[in-house]
Amino acid sequence: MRLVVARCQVDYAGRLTAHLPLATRVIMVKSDGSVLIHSDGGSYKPLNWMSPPCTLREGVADDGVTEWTVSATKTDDTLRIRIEEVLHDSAHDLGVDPGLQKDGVEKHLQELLAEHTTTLGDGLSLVRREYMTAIGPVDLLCRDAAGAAVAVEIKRQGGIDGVEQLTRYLELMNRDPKLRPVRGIFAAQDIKPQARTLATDRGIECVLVDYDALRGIDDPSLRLF
Amino acid sequence: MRLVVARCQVDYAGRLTAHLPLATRVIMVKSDGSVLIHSDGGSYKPLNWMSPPCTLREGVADDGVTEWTVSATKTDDTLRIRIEEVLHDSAHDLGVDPGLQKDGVEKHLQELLAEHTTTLGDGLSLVRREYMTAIGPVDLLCRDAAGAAVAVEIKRQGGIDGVEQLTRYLELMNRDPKLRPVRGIFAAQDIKPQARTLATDRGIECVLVDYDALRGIDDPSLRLF
DNA sequence: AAGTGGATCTCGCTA
DNA sequence: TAGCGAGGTCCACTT
Repeated sequence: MRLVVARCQVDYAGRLTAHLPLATRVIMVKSDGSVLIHSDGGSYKPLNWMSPPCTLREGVADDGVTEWTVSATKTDDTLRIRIEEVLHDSAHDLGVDPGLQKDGVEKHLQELLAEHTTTLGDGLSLVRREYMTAIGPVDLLCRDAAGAAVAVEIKRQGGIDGVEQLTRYLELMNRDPKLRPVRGIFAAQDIKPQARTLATDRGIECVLVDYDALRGIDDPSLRLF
Repeated sequence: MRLVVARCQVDYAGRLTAHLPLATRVIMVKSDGSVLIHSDGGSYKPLNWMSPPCTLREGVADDGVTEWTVSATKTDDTLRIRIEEVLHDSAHDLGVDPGLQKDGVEKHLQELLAEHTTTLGDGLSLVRREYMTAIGPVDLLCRDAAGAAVAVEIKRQGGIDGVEQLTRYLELMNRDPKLRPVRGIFAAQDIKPQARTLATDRGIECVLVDYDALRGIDDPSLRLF
């Protein structure tokens, strides 16, 4: 890992072209050759970058200014960094990172709802999680108090895509004489108005899910802090 | 901008919980208080981070180890960094970045196609770009040689989503007596087989677009390198 | 290897 | 300001 702070100018050409005017920035060169150019603000996304696999070549431009050329191995993406002045330059041996351990996204929400199907509707009971259909798995297959099949699509963010997905499942499942009739429930922590409108128009019920409350029901002691 | 190289252990709790075991990493602290934790590989995405607005508090854990706590201002997201050993620590004044100048994504493709509608089909002429409907803007509204309306959806990558989107527009527009009948054209630089099948099944025409050729027609001198 | 869907998405536009 | 779509998306997982 090499860290360089420099006044520089950057041009990228690839799927798009982009230009960074002369300014002071941090250039991070990772051991796999990848390069990140960060400013002193914004989010975690660099202003410009080159993803591995790629190669870095240090050279000098026609006018004598130091110029780095980073070229992608597979594509013809190129990053050109004109370095006018180096304010800091250091290299560090970091070793291999053991990697991030994640927990608790959509899968967790699905597990919780699978164990507490009644929060989705009175009398609802679970038949299967990840019920397989020809075009993919439905998150939850349930039966209601009357014994009718209910397909549940679970999202953290309930957008139109999720409604479309559930619609495709319902269309397919309603061709199966063993399941028919199947109604749908669209469950999400947050449902966008357009998605709600589309769902309602198609006879799909929308249910808002409180993740924290569900987690509380499941095990109040699980909090990290 | 502060750059720290340290053996550290990181815990994040917020929308999910995540843990980074003890290892040597780069910690980037930006002037707005945001923090990025990078390993010596991967892509431009940090292993862990905190987005602004947030505040960094330096403290000491019960066992005497240095501990940084980064707290989000609006939410209760928290990042805890246990710093076992500091290998490098430097601060730099970068100033405000003038920002990135971009060129040439889907919008550019849309502009080019708007000016060269005949590449989508003989006799096609533009009525409007971003033709507004109740559920959103159609990329291009055209009329063919016979005067019939044609709705065009433009994508760089032609996936099922795009076909669904165009289908929704067509359904709506075909209810409008002034436009009816409206047919659809799905234009993309690359069209996935599944999307092509779905489109064809719905009577939507697929057109592959050559971005470079279009750009060449428009102005061959515009290449950056 | 290619496709699919999620993301602590981020980013930019627009109504 | 909120919603919505695109991204040089990245990323993990599946087929």
